[in-house]
Amino acid sequence: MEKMTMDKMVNLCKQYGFIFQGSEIYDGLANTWDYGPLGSRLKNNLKDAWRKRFIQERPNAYELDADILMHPKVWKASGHVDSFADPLTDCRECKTRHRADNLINDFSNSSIGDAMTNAEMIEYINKNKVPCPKCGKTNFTDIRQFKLMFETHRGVTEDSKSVIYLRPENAQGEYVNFLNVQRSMRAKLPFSIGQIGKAFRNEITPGNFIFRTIEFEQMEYQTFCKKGTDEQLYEYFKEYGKKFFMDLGLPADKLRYHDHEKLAFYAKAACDIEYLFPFGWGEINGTHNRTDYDLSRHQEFSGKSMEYLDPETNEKFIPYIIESTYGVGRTVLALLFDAYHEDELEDGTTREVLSLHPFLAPYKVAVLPLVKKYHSEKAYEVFQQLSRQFMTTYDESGNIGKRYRRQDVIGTPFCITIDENTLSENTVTVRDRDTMKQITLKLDEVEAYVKERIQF
RNA sequence: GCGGGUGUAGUUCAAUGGUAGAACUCCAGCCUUCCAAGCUGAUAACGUGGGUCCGAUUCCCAUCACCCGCUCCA
Repeated sequence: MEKMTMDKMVNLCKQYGFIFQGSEIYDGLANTWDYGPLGSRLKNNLKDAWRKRFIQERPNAYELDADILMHPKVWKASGHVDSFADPLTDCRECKTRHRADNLINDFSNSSIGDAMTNAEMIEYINKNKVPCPKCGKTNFTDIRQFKLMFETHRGVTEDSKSVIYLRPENAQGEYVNFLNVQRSMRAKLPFSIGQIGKAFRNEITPGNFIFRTIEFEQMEYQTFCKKGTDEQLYEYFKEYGKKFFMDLGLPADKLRYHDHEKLAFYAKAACDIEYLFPFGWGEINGTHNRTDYDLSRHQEFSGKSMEYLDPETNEKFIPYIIESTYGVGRTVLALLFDAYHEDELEDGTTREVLSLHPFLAPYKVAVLPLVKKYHSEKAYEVFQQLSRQFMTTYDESGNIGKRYRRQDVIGTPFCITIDENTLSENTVTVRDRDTMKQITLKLDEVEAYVKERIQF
């Protein structure tokens, strides 16, 4: 069996309508990808699975759908306006790129670079002959500021007062609505706000297919708690997240935790869950202990109290937040890589199979007339009946074996074949994607059978 | 953004300074009563823009996209 590579995956996704290159007829737009008919289904099924585990099945959990556009002060308060603009400089000798502040901090073994302006930094570098970590020479270009936040303008004028940002993370939507949700849901700590939505980052780097894109979707979970319970919740969500991935079908030996040593400005602790992609381990979830940093900052910047009144102790305090974020596209990619395999059959031929969890599969059922000219009329009736309950597809072209293979490679868990017995006795053959085993069912039993097996 | 590589049907490949062949896929038809069979037919490509040349898919330049590194991040 050949190894599944990124190239082959991009190909498969295009061929079968999962994912297309963005704006392809205009030669594409870098790092944008569009989800096709099957990819959209897969992605939406993943989001539904997440909703079920995180919103529906957990107590004190509420979904939110905040706007992408927020008041510019939100990003001042969050720290993104200041920290999401990297001062970059290139080494003229070896052509590598570096963050100027990191060069200075590493060189001086301190954090003096953090407070310097760009001019001060380049002066310091030249004066102290800070060497390039790669080649050891000191010959750097001027510092250029890379803004990681997408900017746009509201209104029709493009003056600087009208600048607003496309959110670089979803979290702030939950934070600024913390009290709205708490009051309207009469929520008591600890409680969680979950949100699925898009965020945007002006990354410089080309990503691995949909692993790293400038527009991306996250499934986010913010749990508000009392200080002192935060560390326990942090550990709890690391485990809950890993279990979620395993429930989706990802195997334990391809998942690992990765603790962060270098922490983001808002975090007290951070741990990723990584999946073993063909290009190496890659983050698919991040859990952070954000402490009371965000809410405190919003209290400071907005002038509004972000305090919670504990009804039992009458204490007032700003809650701690445990954040656990799941990358939608990244998880889709992990699921695709994990589900894909080639089977060698007894007759020496191979088949390509996408063994997705049935809940995630784009189509749950394919309805196939055994012979087109005898069974297609009845088959189409069955298709219409089943499609009221499930995403169902219908295929009558080619022989039955070929049609099974077509469904295998797009991950359809059940093929229902209509034959003579369907016409005379109302029975159908149900064929399983993974085992290739067939069973005979009464037509009116099919719905319950499928429903039972696609549960998450 | 920097360095290196790549760019021909939907996919995988081929050939050529005189405008391109195939296999697979897909579609239509025949055949086919449970795992990619066969037959017939059809559609379909030189990434884009310049330059050199009588003539460029081929040579040169630029650009765009993708891949591998650097950097950064979820």
